[in-house]
Amino acid sequence: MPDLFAEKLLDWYDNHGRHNLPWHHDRNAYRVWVSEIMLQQTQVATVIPYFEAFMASFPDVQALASAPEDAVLSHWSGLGYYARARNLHKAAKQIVEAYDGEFPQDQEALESLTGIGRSTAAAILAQAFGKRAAILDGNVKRVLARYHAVPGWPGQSAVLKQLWQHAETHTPNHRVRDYTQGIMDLGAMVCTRSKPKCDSCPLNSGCVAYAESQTHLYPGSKPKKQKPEKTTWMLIFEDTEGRILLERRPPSGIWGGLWSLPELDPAYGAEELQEACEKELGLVCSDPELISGFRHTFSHYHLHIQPARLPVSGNTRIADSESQRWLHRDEALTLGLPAPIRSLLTEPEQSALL
DNA sequence: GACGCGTGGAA
DNA sequence: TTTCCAAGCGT
Repeated sequence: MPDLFAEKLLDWYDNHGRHNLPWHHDRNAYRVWVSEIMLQQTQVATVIPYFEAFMASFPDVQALASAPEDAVLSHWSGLGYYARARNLHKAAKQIVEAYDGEFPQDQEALESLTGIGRSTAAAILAQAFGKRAAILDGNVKRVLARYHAVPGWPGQSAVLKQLWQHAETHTPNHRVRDYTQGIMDLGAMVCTRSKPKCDSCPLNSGCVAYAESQTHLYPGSKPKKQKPEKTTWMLIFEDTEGRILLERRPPSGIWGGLWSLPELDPAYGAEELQEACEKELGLVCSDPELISGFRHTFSHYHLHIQPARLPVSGNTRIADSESQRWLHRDEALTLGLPAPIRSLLTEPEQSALL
């Protein structure tokens, strides 16, 4: 007996799905891979311009593997989750060295590459090679949780396991590429988080949540937690030539590997800033000019950023190095910068949210 | 298994 | 304004 789920979905995809996304053109494993990494936890509309620019600079896996990491991070600036860029670059080197530049075509080998997990490996297999492989991204989770009325939050492993089971069961043996794209499109366009368009859904006749008018209950919501508040000084040191001091952040943690402004312990008061800069950083500054602080919200905490501009008259310790550089503003903006730092440098007056 | 990791859009 | 969460993965 044919799986009507897949057949109905494929028919819908032919008529209503998305067939013209940038990574659908000149489709190959490299383009599919880069798009899948960029699309992790990131919406399609956000990704498109980044994908185009990335492909123009790194058209194939060899170009990416031989590029400096800074260039890769610079292309990721503003996209977030920067470990994705570092892992992508690392995996490109692995593919060139271990696989002679040819992508492996089995699930296990793909998952051994940095940054490729179960769902991304499956997406590459299906999209690039037409092989049968089940995916389970946020869209598919929502479709399946509603269709089968799977209770609970998908962050719980028991719930996730059930959803994977359903995903495997529904994945057809033919037209896997279209099916995979189709079920994601359905989740993005019809089975949306709020106000799903059930009337025009090809799967509504078999959908349990729809039959019970309970689509809003699926998937179960994440338990909410209080976000902690953190505070930091962000220092804009400016020398007599108009150059600014940038520091490379450690490879792990927030904004890992990106360039940012030097920070100082928030325990220092504004009046202690000048002295602290000389003591801790070896920079002789005149009075700090306090810029309006603002609160930046991350996934797990709020960060109160207190910017201060400090004209530097003497420099006793810091010189350009691997992790510290004096740059003019326009040069700084070519580096891989976190979005809030980029806007702080381009429009400091508009960062005044508080 | 729980947590850390960014940003922007939608409600 | 705040919260949620979007083509997840590594530790």
